[in-house]
Amino acid sequence: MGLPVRKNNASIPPTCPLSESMALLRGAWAPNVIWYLSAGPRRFGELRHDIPRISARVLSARLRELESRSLVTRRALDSSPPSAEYALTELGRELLPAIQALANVGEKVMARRAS
Amino acid sequence: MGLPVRKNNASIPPTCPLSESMALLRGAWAPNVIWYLSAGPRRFGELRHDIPRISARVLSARLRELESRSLVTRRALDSSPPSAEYALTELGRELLPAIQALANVGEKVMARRAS
DNA sequence: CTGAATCCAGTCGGATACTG
DNA sequence: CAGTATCCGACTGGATTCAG
Repeated sequence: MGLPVRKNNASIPPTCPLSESMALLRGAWAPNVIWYLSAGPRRFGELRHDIPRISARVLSARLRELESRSLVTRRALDSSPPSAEYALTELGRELLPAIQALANVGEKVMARRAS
Repeated sequence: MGLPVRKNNASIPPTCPLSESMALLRGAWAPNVIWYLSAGPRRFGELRHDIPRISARVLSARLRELESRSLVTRRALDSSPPSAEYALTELGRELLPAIQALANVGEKVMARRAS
């Protein structure tokens, strides 16, 4: 398969496994979204509250992207405050070990800095 | 510690372990650089060759950033083609399990798509 | 509450040319 | 070989506003 030749598209660097998964996690907030969905389905507002300082616009954009990459599913609930519920797909869950590993490193770094 | 209030700085989203490590890996190529350094020290040109389609400018920028974050060390060799050797620090090596996990997912995805 | 639209700034990355 | 300097397009994300 010839590489898709796109100009200025940071999302498709080389064709290697690592870039493959990095492309899935595109956007600074994507990993966080997945992370906060790992415990189970969450609603938009909950996620927004979970993830400190994320703007609605970005959260929405990330969710739509993750949905388009089949990492997340969206289920609209027609309750009477309208709401939507997001959940991880199997593929999304496959990223959890990697994200967990990243979080572990971050924790170490933070702990080290605090001490 | 009050959060540093910066505008439009994608590199410091919230203060959580996950973002901590994502900040270390900032830049689409950073994980690849670390990945290709995992087997041992490499020279600039080698890295450039290892990592398909990375430009010298970006590789240079990534290496300097990774160096400033203490993930990578740079050692100038005054041989007579001048050369430089880059290597992972301990901190850099700590990211390897996470990067490995990401690569594993990418591999799975690629294999699945190929079949 | 959900989430799309607009406006705007900062950053990343590619191409190219050039220095030591 | 190892970088740096420009120029430039693209994308991300923040703030605000608005609609269903």
